[in-house]
Amino acid sequence: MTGCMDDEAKRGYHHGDLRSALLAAAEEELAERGVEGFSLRQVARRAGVSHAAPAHHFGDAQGLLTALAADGFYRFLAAQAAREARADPDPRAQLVAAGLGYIDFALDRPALFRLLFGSDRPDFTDPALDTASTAAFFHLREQVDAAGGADVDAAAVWAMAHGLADLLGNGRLKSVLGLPQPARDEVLVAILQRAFPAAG
Amino acid sequence: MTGCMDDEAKRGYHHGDLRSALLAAAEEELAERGVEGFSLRQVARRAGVSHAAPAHHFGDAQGLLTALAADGFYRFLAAQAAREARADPDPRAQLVAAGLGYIDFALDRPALFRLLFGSDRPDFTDPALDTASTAAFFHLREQVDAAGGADVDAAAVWAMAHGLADLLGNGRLKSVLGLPQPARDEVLVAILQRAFPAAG
DNA sequence: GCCGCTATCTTGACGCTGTAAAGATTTCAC
DNA sequence: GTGAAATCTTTACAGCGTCAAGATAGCGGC
Repeated sequence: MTGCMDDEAKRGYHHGDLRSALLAAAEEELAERGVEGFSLRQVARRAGVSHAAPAHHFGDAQGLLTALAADGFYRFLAAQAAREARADPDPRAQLVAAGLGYIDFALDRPALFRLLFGSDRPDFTDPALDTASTAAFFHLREQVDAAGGADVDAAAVWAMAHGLADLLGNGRLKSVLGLPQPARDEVLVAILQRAFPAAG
Repeated sequence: MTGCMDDEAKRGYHHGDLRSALLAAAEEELAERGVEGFSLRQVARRAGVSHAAPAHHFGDAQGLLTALAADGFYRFLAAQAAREARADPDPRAQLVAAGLGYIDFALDRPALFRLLFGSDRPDFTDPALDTASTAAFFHLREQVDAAGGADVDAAAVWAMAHGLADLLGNGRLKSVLGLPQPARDEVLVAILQRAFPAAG
């Protein structure tokens, strides 16, 4: 019981792993209050730490949201990968599966989705965030290439998936949102396929 | 020069037409600072009035943003109408033209677009705002009906237009955004048409 | 023509926010 | 063991939204 920190006992000073604790608290706050209601002091409070503690690890609120966004893009990719894993290995099917994962992510974590695609608060010139978001874009680009598509196809596929995700995440498109699960996916698949029609 | 108020001289009390002056100031503030940087006191300052003056006309910040959003939906419809007016009267061409107007709006007023489709700050249960946003949805629905489309088609067309608008408005889809004007429209038209493929 | 009423706007105050500066405490290098 | 650095707290300040109270203007009744 010297300087060693067991388990989760947060001693007065030197939390131990405050950086990731703050990130976790920030994610919960984001989910509960949304991007527009996000408060740095509230995050600190939730992590059981003084209001100025985050500054040392993230600089300011933008820094924290930037780190959160970078992390979010990898989760975003994970959501797509989850759908791809249980889909047909055919390139076109993989592309559609990625679109479904795109939509899953927007429905599961609407606030995080909005942070990634509809907010100015993160610093998108930050190297770590840029790397993460570029990775997401490259993934799409590779899938389109594998399916023999061009620039236009990439734009169309991205726009269609993004439009569905954003509208559904904001509670619109009720004619689709009201459908029970198996039927909803069928409709979404049919719509996603329109973005990249079979050649001819 | 009794109680009559000429022109734009804002006397001490009783501005004359403060409500619309505040709306105009709010729109400028929104365009400059974005939804996330929007400040009620800043709007009051810009309108040359005390920080609590907006309260009497709009209640609170949400009230002002709600009124701004309602107005925004009519401008949104106007942007679509402008494109429709100089397009072929054929229902499908009108549908595509509306999509182009959708995108025009997002590019011309990105902050207002975000207020309408990517913010929780307006009160979307407000009757005036609900009427305005419903009008926008009905317009789309009517166009799809005129072109002989069903629920799925409406969802697909809306999602495609929205996805393009949102991504372009956020500076993504650079392969499209970088195109000179005539070529860009051609690409957008080609993509929009994919959402509602010709029967057969 | 004057009086009171009401709508409109201002002033002042409160608790919240983010951020900066300075102080306290712990760990680490040597 | 001691100085230096890293980590966290405390304190302070300006800006924010909102509420309550006060000031000023226009308007109807007489």
